[in-house]
Amino acid sequence: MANPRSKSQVVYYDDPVPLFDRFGISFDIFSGTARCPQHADASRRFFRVLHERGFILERTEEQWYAEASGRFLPDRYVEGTCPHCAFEKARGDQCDQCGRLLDPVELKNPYSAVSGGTNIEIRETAHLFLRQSMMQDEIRAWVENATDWPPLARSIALKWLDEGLRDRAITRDLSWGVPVLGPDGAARPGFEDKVFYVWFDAPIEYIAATQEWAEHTGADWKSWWRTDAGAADVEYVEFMGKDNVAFHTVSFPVTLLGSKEPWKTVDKLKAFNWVTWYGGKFSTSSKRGVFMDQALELLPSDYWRWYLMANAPEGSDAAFTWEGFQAAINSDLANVLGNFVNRLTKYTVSKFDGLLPAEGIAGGDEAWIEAELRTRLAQLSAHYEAMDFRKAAAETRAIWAAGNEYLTRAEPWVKFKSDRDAAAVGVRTGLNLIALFGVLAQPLIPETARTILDTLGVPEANRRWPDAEDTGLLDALPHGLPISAPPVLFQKLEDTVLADWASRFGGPDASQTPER
RNA sequence: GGUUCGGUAGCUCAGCUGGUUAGAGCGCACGACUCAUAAUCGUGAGGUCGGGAGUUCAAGUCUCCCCCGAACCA
Repeated sequence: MANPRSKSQVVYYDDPVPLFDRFGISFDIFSGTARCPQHADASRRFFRVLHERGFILERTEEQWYAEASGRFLPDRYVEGTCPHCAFEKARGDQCDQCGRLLDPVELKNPYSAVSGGTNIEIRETAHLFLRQSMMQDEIRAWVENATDWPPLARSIALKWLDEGLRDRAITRDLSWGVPVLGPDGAARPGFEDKVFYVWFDAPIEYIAATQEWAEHTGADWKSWWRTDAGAADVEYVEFMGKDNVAFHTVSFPVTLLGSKEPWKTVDKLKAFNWVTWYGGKFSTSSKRGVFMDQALELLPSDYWRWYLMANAPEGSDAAFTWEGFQAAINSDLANVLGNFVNRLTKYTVSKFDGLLPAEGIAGGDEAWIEAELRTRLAQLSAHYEAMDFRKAAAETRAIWAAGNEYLTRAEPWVKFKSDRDAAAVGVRTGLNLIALFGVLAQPLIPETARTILDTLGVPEANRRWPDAEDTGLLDALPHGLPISAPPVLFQKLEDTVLADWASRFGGPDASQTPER
């Protein structure tokens, strides 16, 4: 949502794709309302259909007008003295001091939040409203039928419905956005300087972006969005922060269902809480937080990906702390996974001439790890299916730890002294576990996973997600395969380095939130 | 102000429709091992489940009140 005080966002969001790419995040298409060629038409089409169905209403209301810039000021672009508590910097829509909702025209001593100018006056202006109230029952039925949503999403949606859906303006006095056109294709009279309000047209971009993608790839976008054109079997998942839940559970569905057309609606809605900085808010100006580009200057993306997924804010807000970060990296990645790879590959090089040994027959220890994997792999897959990422990371770690336990049981370094073949079984099984760990690591730490799998020469075709019932997992690598020890996979984070970062980006001493 | 969600071992958190001695990881103590990034494996200590009242044969799990924290309020 446009805010006059956050100019830096323009720079930050300029083109995030290369940055996402460096985090190992890819998109079939990354688009946006401003860059997508199909967006304006798609938005106007929904507007037209909703208009025909009687869901659009034009109303005249009073609004502040700035003489100097010759434009109307949307509510958040006006500030002034709160009529209730006399706070002098109340925003047009709400007073930050007493928290009451305001109508901008109530403000005393108003001024433009953009220019600070006080030369503004109240004028009448027209706006278009979406009659959400007409869809109240239909949306409620739809929400109550949505069984695959987490409690957070359901409760937010039902709360809005309980309060009653209000008709809401879908136009604003801004120069940036999709112009409102009339049936003749020219600007709708009275709306020459107005555009659709972002909450109305932004979600429509999901559909427009699919159209853009289809244009590039020759695919059929309707098979993804129209249930009358093959979308009935689509599983539609949305990921978002909790602040966006209301728009996706109520507002956008009004648009889709209100059209009375067979649009595909969301099946699973994964809503996240916030990641906080030592329990407080991120803030560049107060040196609280590491942002995406800075993070990569400190450490490879896998370190961040692991921590963030293993500590995903699924149940509630999750606090980032350097101490927790250090513990997660050193224990989970360096010790449990990294050292496992290191100890086995080095041992193979020193005792088995760097060749994956073929000798020996699997016994009780191998049966143990096989049984362990059968149950754990099934659980891991179940957690991913349920999109419980925190549990998925924990289970992945538990599987790595089971590998270490297997080695303790098999103890090939002891058997080597008396029975080389018995030792060979342990080494061979261990090396195969490394390959499996590499496969399982792909969703979470893709760069490291690739390093592991490349080291063992695992072909792409064999990097697919394993079936829990697969019996060949522990003897899949070719016998005699040359093994070399890769460089240490993860560097441990030393206290001195952490102290330095804490001083640069904020640490425990910055735990107080500076402002509300 | 209203509403919603949280408050469970030192830390970060699991605990679905109430039911055997409340769990995990980290940290800590002790032990084992020595292939490995002083890594790994095992054992153990540690909690009146925010406070109070109530419902029930039985409550971390339900109801009410209070305290603390977070978010949302278009």
